[in-house]
Amino acid sequence: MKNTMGKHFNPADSERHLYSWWMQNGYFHADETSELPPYSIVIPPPNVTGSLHMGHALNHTLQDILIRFKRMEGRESLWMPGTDHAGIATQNVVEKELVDQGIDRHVLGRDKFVENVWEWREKYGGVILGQLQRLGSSCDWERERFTMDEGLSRAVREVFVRLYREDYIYQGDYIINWCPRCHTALSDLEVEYHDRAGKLYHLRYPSVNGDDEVVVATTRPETMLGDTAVAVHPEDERYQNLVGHSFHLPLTNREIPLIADTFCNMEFGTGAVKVTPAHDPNDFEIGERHDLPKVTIISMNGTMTHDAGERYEGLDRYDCRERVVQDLRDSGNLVDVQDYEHAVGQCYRCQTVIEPIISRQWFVRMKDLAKPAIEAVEDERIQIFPESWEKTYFEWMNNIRDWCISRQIWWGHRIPVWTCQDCSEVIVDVQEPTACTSCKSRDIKQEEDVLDTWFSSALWPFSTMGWPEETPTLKKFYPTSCLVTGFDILFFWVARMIMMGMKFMGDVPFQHVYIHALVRDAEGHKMSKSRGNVIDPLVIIDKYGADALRFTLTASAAMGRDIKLSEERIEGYRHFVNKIWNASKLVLQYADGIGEKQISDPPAPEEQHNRWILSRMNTVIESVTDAYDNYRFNEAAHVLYQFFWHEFCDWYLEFAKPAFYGERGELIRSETAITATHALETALRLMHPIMPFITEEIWQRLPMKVESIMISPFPRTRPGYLDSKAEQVAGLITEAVTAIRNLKTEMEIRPSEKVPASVLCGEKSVAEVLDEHADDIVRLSRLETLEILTDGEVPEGYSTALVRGQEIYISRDAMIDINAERDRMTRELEKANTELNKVVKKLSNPQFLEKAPSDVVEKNQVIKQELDIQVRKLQESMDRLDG
RNA sequence: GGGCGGUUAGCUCAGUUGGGAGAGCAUCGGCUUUACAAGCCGGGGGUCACAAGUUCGAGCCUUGUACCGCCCA
Repeated sequence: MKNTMGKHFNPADSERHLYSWWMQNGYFHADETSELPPYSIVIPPPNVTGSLHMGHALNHTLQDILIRFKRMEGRESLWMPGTDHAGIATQNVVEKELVDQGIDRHVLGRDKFVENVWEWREKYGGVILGQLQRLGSSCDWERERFTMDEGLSRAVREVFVRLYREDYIYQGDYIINWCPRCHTALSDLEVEYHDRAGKLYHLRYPSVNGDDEVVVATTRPETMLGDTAVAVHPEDERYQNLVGHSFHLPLTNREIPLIADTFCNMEFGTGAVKVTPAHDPNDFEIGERHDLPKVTIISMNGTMTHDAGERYEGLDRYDCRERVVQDLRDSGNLVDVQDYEHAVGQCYRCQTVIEPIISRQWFVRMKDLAKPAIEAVEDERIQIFPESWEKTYFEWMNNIRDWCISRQIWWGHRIPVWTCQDCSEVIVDVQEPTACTSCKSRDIKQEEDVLDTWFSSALWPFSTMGWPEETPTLKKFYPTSCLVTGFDILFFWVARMIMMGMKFMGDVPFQHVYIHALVRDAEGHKMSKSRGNVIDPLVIIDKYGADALRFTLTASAAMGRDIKLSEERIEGYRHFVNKIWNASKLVLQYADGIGEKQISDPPAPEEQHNRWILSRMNTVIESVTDAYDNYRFNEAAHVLYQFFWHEFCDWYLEFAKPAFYGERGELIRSETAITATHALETALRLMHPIMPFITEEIWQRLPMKVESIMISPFPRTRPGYLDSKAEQVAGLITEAVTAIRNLKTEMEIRPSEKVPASVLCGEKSVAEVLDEHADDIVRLSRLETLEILTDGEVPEGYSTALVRGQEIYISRDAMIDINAERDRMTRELEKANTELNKVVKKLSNPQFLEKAPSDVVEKNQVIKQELDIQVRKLQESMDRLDG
């Protein structure tokens, strides 16, 4: 075994090389004909326009951990990758590019434009997938899908047609969210609400008979031009006598009624609210209930329509607001204007303030689809982690509203509906018809709108596997095992996948949903380009390596809590990666001549330290496996960090050195080299799902028969290695070493100064262990000698440390600082006394003795005994100091 | 207005059926210790937001209060 390992692990050197080697060997590919039990995950398809951000990095790290873990556990593991065509976002990007070239898409025409988008996609669509590869993601790239692929488009049409024929899809004139910039409808979910500083205007509407008036409050005075009523709460006594009266709508010639509707909030403003059915979703519903006229005064461009009145027609909605306010002021109908902060709906793609507008759109009836999806979570065919999200899910699903699925853009799945221009027959079909099914006319026209991108995403778990064909892939890998995603798309995507899965596959799309946190900056702010606080994963990977980034994200991924990420943190974990490198370098130095069989299946060791590390390793395997299995990623990371660094490196390898050097004879040298290599190799496999690169890099230097760590079996526990005796002995040795090091520091003895020490050890079993391992203790605490006495007294003027009630003391002629020593002991004595009092109090409570379980009582009794001794010895030591 | 989450060491956070308060980073002191200074050794630092309750026993369970954050209307 050649040792060509440098001082530091260099990620840049191995990452690209290893990744392409894994690819070439086809390790990422899942075989649908395999006999192995399946495990599958579909990727949340990133937007084709996207570039990798920390949210993706976290999301994909966690998925890769699961996939690599399950693959090593012997499951046929499929990670289905792909991208989403992101209708509005992509159209915007390409449109903007064209504008930069001086081209208007309307001049270009629909077909040409769509062609342009495809070209753009060919060129840049793979960018984000390449970035995922930098992270180490072991996706089955041979199966890569795109939501606009032929196969997936077929699935979309199939679903649309079936839903239409079963009357789940309908067309209707409803109020929808309109983005005047993107020129399309948006679903309720696609509107983001942000608080904005605005004004609250109080407007006066005089009654027609001239005796009364109502004052209404609004943040959008320009919409008054479209008012068709004023509403008050039916129980509002202030207005009881006015309900049914007519009022004059200022700036117009209209008269509008005062109606009573429970929607009104009596406490808000004057209790009276203007009703604009054509431009407010709530008012729309009031309008439906009271059969009010709907006057559209704002056009799809965001300008005022003819119905707004001659004086306002053609004005932009915001310019119109100013003019309306001025006109109201002039006519004495503006009562008051207050500063007012309120939530304003904006387009989630371009941030333009959305305009509620009535238009003809396509909708999906959701109630019946939601029912089986709710049941699936209720009876735990789908489990959500952390469980607390189930409540949010139910809440939303139980109050689900119909889904507006049509979008007035060009990039997307065009709605498969054709209308005959001659006989008005509506044809809905998977295949494009060539003639009217009724009158045979060839003059048929397809619907202009495309479908919401999320419509195709909702089919992703089965459309990517070949549905509607009954493919072997579907058979093998559907339902998928787990979906890993952020909570921000729980409704957009997760809920809709469940509904579609239930409807079209008759089964859940996934068994588990793991919802992970948001990655924020060090101050807890959302990372955003405008804020300028983004940490670019690719920059981080270049600087610290993918493993360091992955480990950081994993260690931070506590369930249900956001991650505050800072570069220092990543740098810190890079140290861990490097530690693994160096520890491996040491072990490999002494692993010459060890064969694969000895590494993967060593005979049970006899030497103490070897027995100890394998016993500990056993526990670690159990914890890590359990943590991976239960999505406690951070726990897996911490257990591995703690074990590898603070047990394997800090203690075991230090114990092992004399054996490595051959100072303890050939038998022990050989057993230790084998054990160390075995332990290292096991640890590498445990860590591989989190840190694929460094673990593979080192593993390649071991004489293993399997070519890659990623296809080697995940470690399994061996109960035979559990050795509580060895763990106890190790505990005693390490405590002794720590106590002596501590003592030396306290006594201001230079670490390198080797002094003789003695231990006064009344307890025979302890004495034996210390005696047997005196060499280790002497070496690791850098003593000259360690003398073990079974009786006698600590000489005057000596300072002691306690280990399991036994006193260790170091002879030194002159103490440097008796006062400092006394202070330290006083502090320790205080601490011990506080603890002792607590335990004594507990043990003297009859209720405690009676009701607490016996093991807890026993434990406290042991604690008390230990503390008793500690207090007594400390007191004696102090007496000696003074004496 | 409704719902959810948070409050534990200077900072970031763990803490899974309630049983002697933890980690990482930071800080302070020491170190030519042939794997690692991206290191090693040691130390200091906490009325677990506040109040009441349940219990022999509460960081953990119940109720309330305060502050912070998110989602929905």
